[in-house]
Amino acid sequence: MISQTVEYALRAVVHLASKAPLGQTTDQVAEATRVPRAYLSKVLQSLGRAGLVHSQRGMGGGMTLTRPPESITILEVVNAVEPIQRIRHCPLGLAAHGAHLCPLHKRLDNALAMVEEAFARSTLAEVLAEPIRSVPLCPFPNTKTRQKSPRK
Amino acid sequence: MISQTVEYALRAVVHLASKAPLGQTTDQVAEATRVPRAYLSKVLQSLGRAGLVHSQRGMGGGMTLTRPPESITILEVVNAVEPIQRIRHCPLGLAAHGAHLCPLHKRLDNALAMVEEAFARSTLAEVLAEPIRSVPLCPFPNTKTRQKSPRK
DNA sequence: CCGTAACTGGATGTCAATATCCAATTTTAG
DNA sequence: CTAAAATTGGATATTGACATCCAGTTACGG
Repeated sequence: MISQTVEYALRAVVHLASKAPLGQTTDQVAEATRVPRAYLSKVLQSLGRAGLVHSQRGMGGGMTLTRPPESITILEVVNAVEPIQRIRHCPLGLAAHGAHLCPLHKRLDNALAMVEEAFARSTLAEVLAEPIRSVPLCPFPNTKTRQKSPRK
Repeated sequence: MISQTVEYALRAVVHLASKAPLGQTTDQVAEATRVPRAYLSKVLQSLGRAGLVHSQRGMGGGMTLTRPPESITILEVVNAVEPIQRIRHCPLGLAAHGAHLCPLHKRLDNALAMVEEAFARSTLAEVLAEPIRSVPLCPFPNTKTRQKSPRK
């Protein structure tokens, strides 16, 4: 549920949020988040298809969040790359159970619901705004960052 | 976190609990829980190594819980086959962070902690005792069950 | 002691998640 | 128009989760 891919996606959007409203190239994000760049590009594509990030090709292009960090939740990011699968009916596939979950799966689904809720309550802005002793993500200054204004 | 293997393990122990203190063969458990028998045997082996179930070879043998259902939690079963991996230090592996998690991973770990706690609070007995409209697991009568007293 | 019941462990197969690489495409700068 | 900067999409490993099969072992019942 917090797969490697989800971890990467979260690091990426947090980094983008920290630079917003400026953009970052995939390589810049990869360096700052320590995510393999080739794989990160796939993850960012997913986030793009989900409408969370916007990509701009060509020189001076890169990735930007489509919305302000205050309005993007952890849950949205998670669902964009690997939706949380709630348990909607008993996995045994018994018609007899109808819409009701058996006590076991009710408990499992409750756990998923709690996680979903917790993720829905956290925005990227909150993650960044927190009074920090340890910075989110990589503290290494992104020395090669060329701060450019987003286009289009 | 609730992988297929975990799902199988939970079904198996719930079934065993429902028959306790009687034993069930792997085939009986497989039939009742609709878990592929060959794979179930591996899962049960894990549960055996974790000390949750006891296996008895030979005619009249089978699997039994080693402890009463009141004392076995969902968390124990989960941890026996696929331990919940709490986030103990920032996955970026930055020494600068020391023991503290960054705000992002603090949130992720909190979610894991909530799940862990919820699982730790549920015992097999509770799952079975719940006033039920839908029975836990498969309602098909295990017609071929030979009710035998556990040995040794 | 022999046959059958049942678990154990190893070998193997399949598939999705993870990860890499590269050619094609878009876009800007000059 | 051309070169360089970037993303896109497809092809291709690699790995671990899931699953099956079978020979070997243990144990009971007669």
